[in-house]
Amino acid sequence: MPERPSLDGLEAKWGAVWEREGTYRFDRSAPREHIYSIDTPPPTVSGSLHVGHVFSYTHTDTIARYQRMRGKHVFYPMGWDDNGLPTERRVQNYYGVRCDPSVPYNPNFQPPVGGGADANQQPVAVSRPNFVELCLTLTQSDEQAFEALWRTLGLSVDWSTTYTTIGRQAQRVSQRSFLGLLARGLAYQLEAPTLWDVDFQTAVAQAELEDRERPGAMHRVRFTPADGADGNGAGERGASGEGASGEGADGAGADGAGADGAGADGAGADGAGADADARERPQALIETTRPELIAACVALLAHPEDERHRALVGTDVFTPLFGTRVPVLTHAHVERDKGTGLVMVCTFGDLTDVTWWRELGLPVRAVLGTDGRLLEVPWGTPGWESRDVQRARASYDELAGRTINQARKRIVELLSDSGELVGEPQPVNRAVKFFEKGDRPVEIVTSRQWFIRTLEHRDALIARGRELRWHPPYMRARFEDWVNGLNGDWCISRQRFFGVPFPVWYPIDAGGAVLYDQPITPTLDALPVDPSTDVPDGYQPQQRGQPGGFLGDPDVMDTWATSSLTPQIVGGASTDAELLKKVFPMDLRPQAHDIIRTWLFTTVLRSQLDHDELPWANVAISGWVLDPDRKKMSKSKGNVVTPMHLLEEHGADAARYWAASGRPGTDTAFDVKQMKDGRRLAVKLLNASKFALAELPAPGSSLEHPLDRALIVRLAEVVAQATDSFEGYDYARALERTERFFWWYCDYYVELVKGRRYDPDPRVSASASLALRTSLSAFQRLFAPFLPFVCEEVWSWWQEGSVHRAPWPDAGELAALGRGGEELVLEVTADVLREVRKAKSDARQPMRAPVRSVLVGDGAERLDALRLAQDDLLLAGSIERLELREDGEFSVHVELGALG
RNA sequence: GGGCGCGUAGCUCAGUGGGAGAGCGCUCGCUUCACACGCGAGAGGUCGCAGGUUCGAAACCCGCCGCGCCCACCA
Repeated sequence: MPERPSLDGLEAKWGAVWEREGTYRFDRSAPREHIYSIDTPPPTVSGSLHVGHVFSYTHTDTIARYQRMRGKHVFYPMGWDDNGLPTERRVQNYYGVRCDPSVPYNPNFQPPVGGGADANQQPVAVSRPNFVELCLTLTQSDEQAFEALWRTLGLSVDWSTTYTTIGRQAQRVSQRSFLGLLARGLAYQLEAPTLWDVDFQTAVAQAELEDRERPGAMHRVRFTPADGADGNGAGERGASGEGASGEGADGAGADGAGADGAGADGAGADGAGADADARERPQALIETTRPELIAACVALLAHPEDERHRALVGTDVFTPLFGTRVPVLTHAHVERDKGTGLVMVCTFGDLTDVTWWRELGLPVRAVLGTDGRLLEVPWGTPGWESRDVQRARASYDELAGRTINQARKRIVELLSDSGELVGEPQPVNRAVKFFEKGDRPVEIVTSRQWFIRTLEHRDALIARGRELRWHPPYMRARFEDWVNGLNGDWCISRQRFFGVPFPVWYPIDAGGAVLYDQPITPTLDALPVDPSTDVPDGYQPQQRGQPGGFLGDPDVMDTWATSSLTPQIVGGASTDAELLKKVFPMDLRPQAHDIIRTWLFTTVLRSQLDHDELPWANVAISGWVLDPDRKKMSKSKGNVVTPMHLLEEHGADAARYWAASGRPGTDTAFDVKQMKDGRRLAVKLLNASKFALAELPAPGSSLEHPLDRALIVRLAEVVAQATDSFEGYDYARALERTERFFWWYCDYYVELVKGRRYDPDPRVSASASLALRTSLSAFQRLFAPFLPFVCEEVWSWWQEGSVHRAPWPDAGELAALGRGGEELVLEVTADVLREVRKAKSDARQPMRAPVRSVLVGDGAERLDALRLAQDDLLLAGSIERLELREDGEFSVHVELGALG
C-alpha cells in the first residue's frame, strides 16, 4: 500500500495488466446460460470520437463489468464502421482524389502530395481498386487511434474480437444474407422512383433523410383549360382516374397542335382571352414551390368534394409554356385549404407525387437527371406532345442542362413574360428533405435499385418490438412510430464504391441487352466476391461487357445493409456455427436513440427475415451529450469536445463517473464539474481504503459492536438497491445509491469508529477493523464498474486477482453477517454527532475541541439505541460526559469546554 | 397535425402518495493522527400554471403553457 496513494498513471498501469492477464478475454467454452453477449455499436471511423462516444460506451461498459462480476462470461467485441460514404468523402478530401471506375488499376499508385490541402486543385481521378486501397489505409490508422482511446477509457472489451464493416467476414455475412433473401424473393430489384442525392449521385433510403428549413417561394401559375371544358363533363369523367391519362392525352395532342396556331400569336392576347373566359370558364390556377418541374407535370388534382374545382375535374388543361395536355383528377389526400386547392403532380417533385402517380396510374415525364440538371427532352415525340411544339422547345431550351436552382429562376422569368405567372412569387420557409450527409435537397429519379421487402413484415416487426425489453421502456414508441410510418420497401443499393458489392452478375444476350431479371449468383463458399473484378462460373474474364457475356452489378450495399447484421458478423455466422449458437441471439444491443429507425430497425428486420427471431433480448438506449447550452454536439456546429485531453486532465475514472451519471436514454449536458466530482470520489476511495486496510482485524474476530452490525445491515440494503438497478439496466441509479451511501459512510460511520479502531487493545478494535474491511470490500466492488482503475488499484493492495473478476457483493450474505444489527443505532448516533458538530462550528471551534457535556433528550427507543454506541460517540465528539433524558422530542444540548 | 420525453435551490440533477433533497457554486469556520483533490456548519425553493382524486399531491388524473426529440405534412 503506497504512503500517499495517487490516481496518476493508473490507466497505463492497469491497462497493461489487463491486457497481459487477459482479464476481459471471452471464454467460449462456457455454456450459453453463463454467457452475456453484447452487440457493440461499431463507431464510424471517419472523423474522430467525441465525448458523446465516451458517454454512451461507458454506459455499456458498466453493464458489461457488472455482468462479468455476476459470473457471466461476457462476449464484448468492438467493431469499426469503416464502410460507406463517410469514409469515401474523407478519403476524397484527405488525399484530393475522386473515384472513377473507368480508370485502370495502378499498382504503383501514390496519393497526390499535399492531398486536399489546396482547395483549388482539381481532384485526381483514380481507379476503383486504388480508391478502395486508400480507404483501407486511412481507416486502419483511424481504427488504431480509436482503440487507444477506448483502452485509455478502460472499456472491458475483448480486443481479440474486433471486426470492421468492410472486412472479409462482414462482406461474407452480408453477401450471404443477401443471396438468401434473393433466393426467397425477399430481395428484389426494381426500376422505380427512388430518393436520390444529386451530389453523391446515389440512391438513399427513407431512413437517411432529415428535414432542413430552407427559404423558397410560392408561385401561382395558370394552366389553360382545353377547349370544350365546362361544367357538363365533370360529373362523368371525374370519377375515373385512369381513363383520363393514357390515350385521352394522346389524342388531344394532335388536336391541340392544330388548334394552336390561332391562340399562340401573342402572349398578350392569350392572357386577355383567359381573363375574359374566366367569367364563364373555370380557372386552373395552381400554387407550387417547384415551377421548374412544370414540364414534368402529368396531372392536376383537386379534392373530390371541392366545389370550386368541380367544373374542371374530368377535363384536360394545358401546361403553361409547354402546352402539354394533362387531366384534372381528384384524390382524397388533396388539401382544400392549401393554395388554390388545385395541385400539380410532377414526376417527381416529392414523395406525395410518387403516391399520386402510382395510385392514379399516371405516365412518367422525367425532366430531372441524376446529376441534378434538367435533361434534354424530345418535344413532339410520344409522351412529349404539345399543342405548340415550337414554343415548348423554345421554352425548354432555356432550362435544359441547367441545375434545379438555375432552371427555377429562369422559368419564373419565362412564366412572368408569358403572363402565366399570377402575381409575384411569395417567399416561404419550408422544410425540405435532405440526405443527412448531403448538401442539396434529395430529388426523386427513376432508376434500377435493389430493395428488401419491408412493408409486408410490418406487423411482425411491431410484434418483435413488443417482445424486446427496452431500457428505458418508452423508447419503444419511437420504433413503432417508425414502423407504422414506413411508406416503401428498403432501398439497399448505392451507386458508390467503398462498400460491400452486390454478389451478382447479369448475362448479356447476343444483342447486347443486359438481362437484369436473370442474375447470376456465386456459390456460398466463394464469398465474398466483387463482381467488378471476379468472374462468374462458366464465363471468361474477357467476356465482361460483351454480347453473350456478363456484367457485374456495379453497385454496393448501403452501410446499414451490412451493419444490420452485426450480431451475425461478430457471432461468426457462416464460419463459426458453434460460436454463433453461444452468443446469438445476443443479450444486449446498446445504442443511441437517433439510430432506432436505422440500425435498430434494420437489425430487427434482418434477424426476422433470416432467423425469425429477435437479434437480442434487451436494448439499452443512451442519450446524447449536449453542450453546456443544451445544443446537440456535432462537428458542423463546432461545439465538439475531444475526449483524449479530458481523459488526460481528469483521469478516465472521472470521465466515466460523469458519463455514468447520465441516466439511460436521457440527453445530458457536458459538465466538467461532474468529472471533478468523479475525481474526488476516486481519491476518497483511495484514502478510505488506505485507512480501512491499515489494521488487520485479529484472527477469528467477529462483528460484535452494535454500530458495526448496523452498518453492515445498511450496506446490505445498498447492495440490494445497486443490484436491482443494474438488473434494470439503470447503471446511473446504481452509482447514485452507492455513492450517496459511501459519502455518508465516510463522514459519519468512519468518524464514529475511528477512536475504537485506534484502541491498542485488539479485542476492542477487532470488530471495527472487520467492519471497515467488509464494507470497503463491498464498496470497491460496487464502484468497480464505474471506476475500474482506482478500484483495481485499491483491490490490489489486499486481494489476489482482478476486482473485475471478483464476485459482485451479495446482499443476502451481508445481511446475514450483520444479523441483529439495528439501523436505528446508526441513525440516532449520527443525529447526535451532527448536533455536536454544529455547536462547535457555531462557536468557531475546531472539531476536536473538547465538550464538557452533552444532554440528549429523545424517546426511549432511540435512547436505547444510542446507548449501544455511546462509546463511539464520546470518542468521535471529544465528549467528556453524556446525559440521556427521556423526552417526546429530539433535542441536544451541548456545553463546550474541558472539565475544570 | 400525431407521438415520446422533460419542467424541483443560481447551475447539473435525484426524489414518484405522508419530513422538499444531493453535488457544484456561494457564505462562515476548522492544518482533524485515511484524505486541504480534505472536514464541519449555513444561506438559498409558491417542486411550470390551473383544476381534480385523496384525510394527505412535487409525485396520481385532466387541461394549459414552455423546452427538447421523433414522425407526418411541406402543392
